[in-house]
Amino acid sequence: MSHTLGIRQAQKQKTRQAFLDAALALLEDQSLSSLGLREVTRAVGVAPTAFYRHFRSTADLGVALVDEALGSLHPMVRTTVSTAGDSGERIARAIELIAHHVDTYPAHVRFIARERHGGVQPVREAIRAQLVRFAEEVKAELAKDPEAAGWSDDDLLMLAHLYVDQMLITASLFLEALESPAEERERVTQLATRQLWLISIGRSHWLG
Amino acid sequence: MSHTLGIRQAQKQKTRQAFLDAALALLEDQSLSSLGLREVTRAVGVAPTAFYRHFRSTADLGVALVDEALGSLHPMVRTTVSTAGDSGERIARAIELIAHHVDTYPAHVRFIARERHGGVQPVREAIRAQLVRFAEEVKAELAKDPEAAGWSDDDLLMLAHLYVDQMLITASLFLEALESPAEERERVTQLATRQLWLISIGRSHWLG
DNA sequence: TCATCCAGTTAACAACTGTTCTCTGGAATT
DNA sequence: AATTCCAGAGAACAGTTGTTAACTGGATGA
Repeated sequence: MSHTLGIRQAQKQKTRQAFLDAALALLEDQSLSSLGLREVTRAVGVAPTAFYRHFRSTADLGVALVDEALGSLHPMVRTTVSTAGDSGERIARAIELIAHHVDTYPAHVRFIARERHGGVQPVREAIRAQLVRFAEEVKAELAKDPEAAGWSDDDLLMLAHLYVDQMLITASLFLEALESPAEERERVTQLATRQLWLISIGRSHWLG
Repeated sequence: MSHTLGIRQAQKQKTRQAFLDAALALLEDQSLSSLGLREVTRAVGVAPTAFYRHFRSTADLGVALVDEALGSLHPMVRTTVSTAGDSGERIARAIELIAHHVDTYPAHVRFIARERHGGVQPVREAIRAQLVRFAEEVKAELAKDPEAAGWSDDDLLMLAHLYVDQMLITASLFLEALESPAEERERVTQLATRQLWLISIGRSHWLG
């Protein structure tokens, strides 16, 4: 199924990736709606007009960044939710995974948090669509759990959205604490753990 | 204590308010980091240089907008949390209040949601500071409740932050559904109600 | 009444923006 | 070997941006 790309296609993808990387770096201290096309090409070291060979606009680039940041995250979420163990272990493992992901891809996380409610509509919609997918996947995993017996589909999806939002809030907190001392990062871990713990208590007493 | 402003000061405040209003309108479909100084003065109908009589920069204007959007909200939050009645009534009343606030000040809510993680650091910090205040106030109200007996300060603050974040999530959902049919708005109400309900269940079983 | 103050104006600046059209040189196809 | 293709370059466009300096004229306070 895999086909070795020609020299031409390979070089094009390389340049395209350079655009994505440069944009992500530039977006560390500004929003997508203020990101200029020339600004990006300058950072890549390429002529302004080359931009159009890859994207229609910076909004288009933004949508591509959403796919890069969230597209490859679905397997991780599925396995995280479906991990075995008691509630405490699962919560600790989930938060650990979030913290690690923020450490590894801080710029991606920042981009998603920033543009989720940002000024560029197509990007907002792309993020929303991905988060809806996450919620549906989490719901599917939750449904497998024996604890979900007696739960309606609506309630499962409600809980799934709560988890997804909480995941984003936690990621955002870890991001803010990226340059902070270990003590502060530990504080965030404790906070997120107890919040998830409280939700899990609410979950186990939902019926009756 | 109140002193009638001179004609001069009164006119200045009027212009200043015109800047805030115009900026808020322009920020409906862009982020603060892309808001131009000239863009705002053009909307107000005033010379570009007049801007500097009121603000150092658009970031400065943004901080002023944070105060306008959140500064006057504290009394409302306090009374909402401390309202009498059983859990169900309090939750319904809180969500009703949020929905009404989003209807009344949609631009303010959009601004806060957008710039909370936006590209302008001073504005992010101003919002964060206000949200911390909200959490502390909610915590103080929660502490009065007999249900809070046996809770540590840390746990109360943890719960307060959970409530504040949930409030923002709900407000953002209502905002997205502003132009939607009543059916969709009802869906949001149902979702937010059950999420708050689950949290309140977790709260009541937190100890033991 | 007269001098001071100051919100807003006017003009000008270099620097920047997105987009168009034309061109080039090497890869891809025949 | 000859032809087509196409990622990127180059130049030019009309508009825009933030910031400066020097100004005007009505409100203010002595």
